[in-house]
Amino acid sequence: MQHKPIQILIVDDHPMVIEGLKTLLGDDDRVAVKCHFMNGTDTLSFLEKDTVDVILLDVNLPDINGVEMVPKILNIRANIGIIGLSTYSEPSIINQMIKNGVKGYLLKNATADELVNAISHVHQGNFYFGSEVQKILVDSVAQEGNELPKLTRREKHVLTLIADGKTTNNIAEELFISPLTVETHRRNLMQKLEVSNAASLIKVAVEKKLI
Amino acid sequence: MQHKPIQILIVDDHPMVIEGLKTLLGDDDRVAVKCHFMNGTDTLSFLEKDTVDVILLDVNLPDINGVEMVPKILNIRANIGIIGLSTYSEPSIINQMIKNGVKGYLLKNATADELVNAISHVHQGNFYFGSEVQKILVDSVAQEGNELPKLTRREKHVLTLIADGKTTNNIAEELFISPLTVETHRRNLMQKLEVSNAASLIKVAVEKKLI
DNA sequence: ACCAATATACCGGAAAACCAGTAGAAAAAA
DNA sequence: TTTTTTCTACTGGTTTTCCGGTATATTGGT
Repeated sequence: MQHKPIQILIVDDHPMVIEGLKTLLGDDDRVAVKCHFMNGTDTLSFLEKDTVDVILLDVNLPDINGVEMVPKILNIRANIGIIGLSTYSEPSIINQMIKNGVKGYLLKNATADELVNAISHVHQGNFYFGSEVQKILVDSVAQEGNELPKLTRREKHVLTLIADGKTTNNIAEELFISPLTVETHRRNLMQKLEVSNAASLIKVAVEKKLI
Repeated sequence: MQHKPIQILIVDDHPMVIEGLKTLLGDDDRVAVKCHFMNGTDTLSFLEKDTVDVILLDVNLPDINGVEMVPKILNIRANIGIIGLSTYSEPSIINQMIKNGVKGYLLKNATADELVNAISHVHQGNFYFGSEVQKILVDSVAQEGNELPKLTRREKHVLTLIADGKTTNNIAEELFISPLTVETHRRNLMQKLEVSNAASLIKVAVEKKLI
């Protein structure tokens, strides 16, 4: 007996990707693209009334961030499987998506096979990640413990002012605090980020996306 | 009388984009997708033997950079119109693509209409840029004169060492030159990038992608 | 062979950053 | 309310950077 096809919802703001997905999935009768939306808001209001089995969710939507979309979707329909889609593989985004509850993640260079595989796995409640994505996951496990240190609000503020080329005295004036305090902040920053001067402080801050 | 359809070649490593483009262009009989390739090498060897009217060229190819592809293509077939395609709008890439000779540039959120418009404009020897891309062009004209200063090889090297947190003395030892020379380089760097300390030197260097 | 750009090197002085501690308020978390 | 974190501030000293110049090999291109 033939199963009922898996109902798919596509969320992506690129017409050519939507059409591509429809074409790639159209050949396979195990899946059926129910509809598509080009932004987050429409998607959520659709899900209030109707539902699907699996959502293919682009992370770069014009209105709502894909990362934020995931909990919103699961809040409405907890048993929908969500597969993240993006062009580039940014570790931080993929990690966040997974934390928020996606069941799969593919890059847009995925083939039709991978796509259908991912969908059926996710629909059965399993996980599925593309090979490049898996590599990233392994890397992030390997780097466990190398978490970025938490900076306080004040420290972040001081950090940005340092990046702007302000001197300790400038910053002190701007924040109405003692230069000595500013220096303490700077030293704490350097200690937390494990560097020994302002130049590399800025470099690692940029690398760790703290600026 | 009906014109002969414009022959299109698609170069993109994303199956779903290729299919999407084919679908979007398939409805319109003014254009005909002749074939597609998923990397630069295959594209170039095809063009040695055969030709098309317009190429839709993704900038992120697995083997050859899209920016480098443009002159290679035009070297083989000077009268092919090339339309750049990318997901995000990075000014530097778009500018380089235009310098290298693309006749059009679209983001991947382009609609079928825009796509066909671009193709027919370019085929007639005109330019066509998507609205977001035009915005970038305007911005880059507005910033004319703010071109990034050219750093010498040595300066770039010193710059990276500064970013690594090395002191003037460290760098001097590493390069077997006098600390005074290193300082001169640092000062020249700061002058060229118009900053007054090493911290913001690193920041603008990162911004301008010199690191 | 020549000119411009690059890489090299120096002096002296002022300013800022960096280091090793300590420590009291204020705010947030428990 | 107690405890912890954050923000604040200080002493005193060392190192490094930053600024104003100047100046000579070396190299690259024409």
